[in-house]
Amino acid sequence: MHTGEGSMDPDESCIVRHFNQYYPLSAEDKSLLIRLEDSSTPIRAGTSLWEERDQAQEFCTLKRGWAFSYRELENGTRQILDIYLPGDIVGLREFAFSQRLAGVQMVEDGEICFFPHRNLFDIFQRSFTLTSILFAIASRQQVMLTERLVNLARRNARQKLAHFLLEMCQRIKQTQGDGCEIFRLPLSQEVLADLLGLSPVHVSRTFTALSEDGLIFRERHSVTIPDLEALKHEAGFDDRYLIENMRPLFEGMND
Amino acid sequence: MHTGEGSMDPDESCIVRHFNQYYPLSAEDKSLLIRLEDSSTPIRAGTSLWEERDQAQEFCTLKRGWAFSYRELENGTRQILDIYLPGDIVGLREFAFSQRLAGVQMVEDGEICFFPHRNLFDIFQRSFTLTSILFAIASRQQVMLTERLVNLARRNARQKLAHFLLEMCQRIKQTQGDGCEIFRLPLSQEVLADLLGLSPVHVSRTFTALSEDGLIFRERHSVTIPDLEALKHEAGFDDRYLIENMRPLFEGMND
DNA sequence: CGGACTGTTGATAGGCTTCAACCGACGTGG
DNA sequence: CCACGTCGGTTGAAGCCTATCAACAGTCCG
Repeated sequence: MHTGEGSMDPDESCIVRHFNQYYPLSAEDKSLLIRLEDSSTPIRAGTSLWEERDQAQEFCTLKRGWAFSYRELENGTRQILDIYLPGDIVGLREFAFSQRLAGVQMVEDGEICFFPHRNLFDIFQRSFTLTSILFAIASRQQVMLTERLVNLARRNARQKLAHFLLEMCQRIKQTQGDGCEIFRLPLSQEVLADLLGLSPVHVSRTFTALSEDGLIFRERHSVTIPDLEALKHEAGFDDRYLIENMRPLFEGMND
Repeated sequence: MHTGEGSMDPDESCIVRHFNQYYPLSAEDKSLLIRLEDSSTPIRAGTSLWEERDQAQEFCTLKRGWAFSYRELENGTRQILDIYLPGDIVGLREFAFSQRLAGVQMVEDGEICFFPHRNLFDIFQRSFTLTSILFAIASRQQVMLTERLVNLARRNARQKLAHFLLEMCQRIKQTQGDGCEIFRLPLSQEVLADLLGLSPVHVSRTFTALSEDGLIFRERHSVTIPDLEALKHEAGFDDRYLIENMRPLFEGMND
């Protein structure tokens, strides 16, 4: 089933890298965290980590590959809630529930690590720093959700698509370091439609419209944004909610 | 500025009541929590607690009166993100940011208590139980946000309105104990429009349509739902995300 | 009683959906 | 290596839901 390599290099771990973005970790915190990423298992594109209404006793950490969470509605449509990238914790939102409220599915082949809920309680009890970071992560997730909510409720198709591409661009830049004028986007237009609350047909039309205006170019599974500022203007994109604009975690502590 | 009555009856405190819904609190936890609700100040309908882009160094607890948070968009529209009821913590979402990402405004006259961010760190360090509850609250807030996101993205006006009314009904039932066939709803149709991503005109039409079908009745500032199940069916309302369906907080701990 | 604000109703318009046909890329098997 | 089936994407036509504009009615409060 897998390869429990307990003595993995802390700097290799993408969850450690992820947390390190918020605050520099001590060696002890790193090893506490790495326990969450023990015993990873490979998983194929298109398969589900779990489905709505399944029992929920575990979280999951994404080591490799993209995934998304979704809800299916009574009217037959599907709403995609999040896109998960390597390093993300999947299922944090359901911490307080015993049932899955959303399904999660792999976009492409990848590798994941399950760990039980109680590991989070361990963290609360053992590491003040990790607890604070987890809270910051939850805080940021909420902020990103509200940004998407605004995007879905208030913008037209052009802006929705532009906004989403900019968000992905930023997230990829964060995890991979370099720029994002061109990046890989392994999502079908059907997935984009379910994510943006549009029909696949209209996603296609919107893509070509944006291309004709020179705001984006795409081929195969990659997108290039020739002029970031122009696209941000088009989308009404506001980067206040991004990680660069978060406050230093313990700023308010000693005053 | 106001009346710091430090020796307030713990059972009077609406924030204690709020937390108690998640897990029974020890006396020590109660007093830790009540410090968050010290020195409340009255505040009038229509005034802002803060606005977008203000510096964020404090949270706020709502003791009396309704409030809502909102974002204003470049295109002149406004999206309302949350409705806050007495007992709610306002601004939790911005824990990790130094700027306000949304404004907050009172719907009616009320009473609020500010407290600095560092009080949360105190809680992380001093009370494992309160930390876990805070995490459960954050978890639940996220789940409610995703529910609203789905509502905004995937449902028509009838369902949006019906769904919102059901959500408020449940929340009021939680905080006030008794049923919710009839409840007070001090929100104008303009506010509802900004909340549901509709125009005020269409909110009006949708209200009358639902009334004509006997699904809701309204007068002045109150709504009555004659047949809860019928309305739930109409809205595609699924109560898995409600507090009753959360898991016992420490269930996963000792196995 | 007057004025402001909130809600109602009608007419028109636009953005997006749906349906349907078609195209192209890709992978499989003969 | 080519034929073929499938899946993802494109394009056109028609229709629906909701927005917008505008006029009017009702309510509240000074």
